[in-house]
Amino acid sequence: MATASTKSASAVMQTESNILAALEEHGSRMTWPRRQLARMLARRNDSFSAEEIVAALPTLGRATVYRTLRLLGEAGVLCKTTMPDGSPRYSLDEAHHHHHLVCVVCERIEEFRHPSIERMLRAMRSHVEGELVGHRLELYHRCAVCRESDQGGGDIHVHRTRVHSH
Amino acid sequence: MATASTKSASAVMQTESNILAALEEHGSRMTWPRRQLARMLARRNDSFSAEEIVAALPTLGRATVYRTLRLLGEAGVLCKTTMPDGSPRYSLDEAHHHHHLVCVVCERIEEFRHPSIERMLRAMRSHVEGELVGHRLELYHRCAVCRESDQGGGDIHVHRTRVHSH
DNA sequence: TCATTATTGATACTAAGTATTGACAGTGTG
DNA sequence: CACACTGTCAATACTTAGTATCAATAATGA
Repeated sequence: MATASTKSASAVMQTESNILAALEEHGSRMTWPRRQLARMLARRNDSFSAEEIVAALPTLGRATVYRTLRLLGEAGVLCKTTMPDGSPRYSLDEAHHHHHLVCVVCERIEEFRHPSIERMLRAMRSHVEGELVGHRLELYHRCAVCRESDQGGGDIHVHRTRVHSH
Repeated sequence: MATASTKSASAVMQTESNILAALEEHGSRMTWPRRQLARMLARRNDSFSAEEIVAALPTLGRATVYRTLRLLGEAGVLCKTTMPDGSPRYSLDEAHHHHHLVCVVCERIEEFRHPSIERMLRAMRSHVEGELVGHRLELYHRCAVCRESDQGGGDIHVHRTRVHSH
């Protein structure tokens, strides 16, 4: 029942103003399209694709949506995660260091941290040749809700990428 | 100086016949294009993009190359890895469970295993809500060779994905 | 050998962006 | 306040990394 980290609230609640503040800090101007996007993102607590946003905000150009998503990423309030099949998925983020726990059924993305991960990274830093400059860690699971409604159900097709299932 | 795992030879030497055997085991027919691809892959000891292979084997159709790369992935001799910028990169693989250590400069990909990772996964399996169905772990580094030739050199641009660098 | 079935290459298409461009808007300075 | 200077905008064309379709062909097993 517990989530992976010390914090157990799964919804990451970034407010509209929070998001806009991050953009300003990052050195971006405050514009109407950005406010639109911030408002829309603050409303949702699930993950989403860029195209979903493009479709949901038809008054904004595609390029603007993609640009702004990238800015939000650089500003540290948005994170792009890769699904097991390689498709990208965005979700709001808190700014601290963490990793992602992705439900392969409902695609909900949760942040988590765990001391065992930091310990592992520390160990790797000293064992790896050269200088460690970054990492990517995603855990895929079938969340409690989806396990219930989809009892041992259909396979998860993973065409494009082999994901370790050990 | 030590690589991340107990094995220190970094080149994964899959022979042509090894690759073909894996394909047969996987239930595929032995065709001329597949032999071509196996020969070409066995020759190289670095990572590569699908398009590089398409270009290097102009007698094969694009679809055939992509199809065969996927088959090799399913057969367990090839692995697709994601660079920090999100672009895909293929490399030959041994079949056992491991992760990837990717040089962000020369793009060489090394396999590694380390007990701290297994320990971490074990810990996560018991802490994560629901059923863990897979994971993705990539470590990005600047390898010893690249560190030397590229002294503190140019930035690594990471446009498309935020990678944790802590 | 022959039928069955997998595989092929060509081509068209899709997804997820990036690059370019000319128009426009926010803002800092005078 | 006006102006210039950028940053930002929407539209569009283009790119990358594939997947889907399909008729022709090749491998295999009876």
